[in-house]
Amino acid sequence: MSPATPRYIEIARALQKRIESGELLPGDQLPTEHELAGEWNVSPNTAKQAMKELRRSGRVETLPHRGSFVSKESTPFVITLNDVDLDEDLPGRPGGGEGRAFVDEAERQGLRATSSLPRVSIAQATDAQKSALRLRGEPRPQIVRRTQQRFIDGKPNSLQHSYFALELALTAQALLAENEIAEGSVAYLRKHGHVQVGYEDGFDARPPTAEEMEFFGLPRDSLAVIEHSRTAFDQNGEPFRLTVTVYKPGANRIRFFAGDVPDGARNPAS
Amino acid sequence: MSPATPRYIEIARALQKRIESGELLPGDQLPTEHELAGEWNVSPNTAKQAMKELRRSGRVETLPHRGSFVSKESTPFVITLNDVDLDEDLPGRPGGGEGRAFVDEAERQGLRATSSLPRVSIAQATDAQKSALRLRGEPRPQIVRRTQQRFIDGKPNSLQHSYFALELALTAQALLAENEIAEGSVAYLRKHGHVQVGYEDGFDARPPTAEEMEFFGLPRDSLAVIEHSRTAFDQNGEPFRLTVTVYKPGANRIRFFAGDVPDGARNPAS
DNA sequence: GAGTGGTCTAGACCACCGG
DNA sequence: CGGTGGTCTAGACCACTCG
Repeated sequence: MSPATPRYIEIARALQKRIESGELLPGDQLPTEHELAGEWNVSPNTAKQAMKELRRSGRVETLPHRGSFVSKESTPFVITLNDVDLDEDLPGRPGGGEGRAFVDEAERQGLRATSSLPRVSIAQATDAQKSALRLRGEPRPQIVRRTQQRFIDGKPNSLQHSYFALELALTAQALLAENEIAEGSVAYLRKHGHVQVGYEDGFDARPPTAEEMEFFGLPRDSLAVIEHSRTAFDQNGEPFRLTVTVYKPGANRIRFFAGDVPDGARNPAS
Repeated sequence: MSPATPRYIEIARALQKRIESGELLPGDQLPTEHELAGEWNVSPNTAKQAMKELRRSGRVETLPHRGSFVSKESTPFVITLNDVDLDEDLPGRPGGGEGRAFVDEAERQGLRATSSLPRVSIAQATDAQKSALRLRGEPRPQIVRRTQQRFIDGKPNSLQHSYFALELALTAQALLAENEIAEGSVAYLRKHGHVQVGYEDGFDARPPTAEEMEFFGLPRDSLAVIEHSRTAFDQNGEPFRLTVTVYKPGANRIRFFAGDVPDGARNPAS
């Protein structure tokens, strides 16, 4: 707070203007930190701090030991979160849960979606997981986690974790296998007594975990990730599945529709 | 990258463990940066960097010139985004659009919601606004912005901007007045020929603007904010309103319901 | 006035990258 | 190899808050 606005903010803003004005185009290399320090007559650390500020805004990406570059704006992958993932037999609600909807949506947009085989692990439920799945009894009940990495055109897109009560997985044992469930998890779980009749969605933003930074290739001081949680309810009104999907911001548009939205509006071209 | 993990990350992790273990409770003051530098035998700058890392995670808040403290976990305000904001006359869809739903939801949770009078301004539409409202013609059409600050129990909760084509506001002139629209904007706009029959929602996360940092009281290196955009469509399938609501992450839970979700699940107590 | 964090300097060493 | 960014040092001054 030496002057009203610190020097490193000034530098960041000046570079940002050069980007917005089109003088620096997506993909172009920014001045190196050394050059910046010289041009602005500041210490290297102050120049570095300016770069950090630009990285946080998402407009600039730094490849360590190579340089900083103007981010390329990517056409975001549009994820439409309703009319999918409910039981296929419900009238007017297509979609096959878990992985299917993702692949379908991508194909509709002419993109190729792939996902890794699920990794399955058993862990102690966090408070949030416990309350979402209404697990009672033990303070730290065990929970099954199925994790899949999802890619669009080969690039990391999202990380999806599905959580089930261990109890449920003991009867529906395909949940424990590190394989896709061929018929879809919604259909599979229906056979085991849980008809998925509805869900609750929640959103939050938080800093990425180490795993997420590696998967998405995020620098240490990057944007937050977006977390979408979906709790699925069965015919008895009991939650039986919690799916948490983590997205890199900017690369996706997450959409919901309600009421009568014209088909035209549903085109990703919008 | 001197060793595998930098010193400042080690320090941050050590403090985080002391918080998670309960040794440091919400509201407690953390060691000062000066103390940290001494305890860990590092330079002041490295201690500062560790604190920055903790701030980014949201578990620590720094009050400049006073100290750093363990964040108090606040019971989040739950925002339920469906079954509201559609035309009140549509069967099974209560709710009164714009401000009403916010106040109603808060009352249901026993909280007091207030909002500032709208500030109205006319600006040039950004590309995103232009495409959401399907504005054609001029490259930079003018657009009306109505902004309200919203508070829960007196504390800043969210910042809501509604955008309309200038053309629309010239016939529906209440949109230009810096007053609440008594009957609700949905009812008001219906009288002017736009029956709101559906909407499209989108989510993203991004770093806060200067205005948002000030309103929410965010430090410069804080989490991202969550942005919820809702485009409302009229009986002709044309978009006529874009509402963008900005939330501070962690302080809110944004929810959607689909299908048959039991009433029990809709209690904020979950 | 003492303590605190925000900003800044002018260097340093290292690891990684490209040619 | 030279250039780059990541980390770090050991100081400095300032503005703000508190008692």
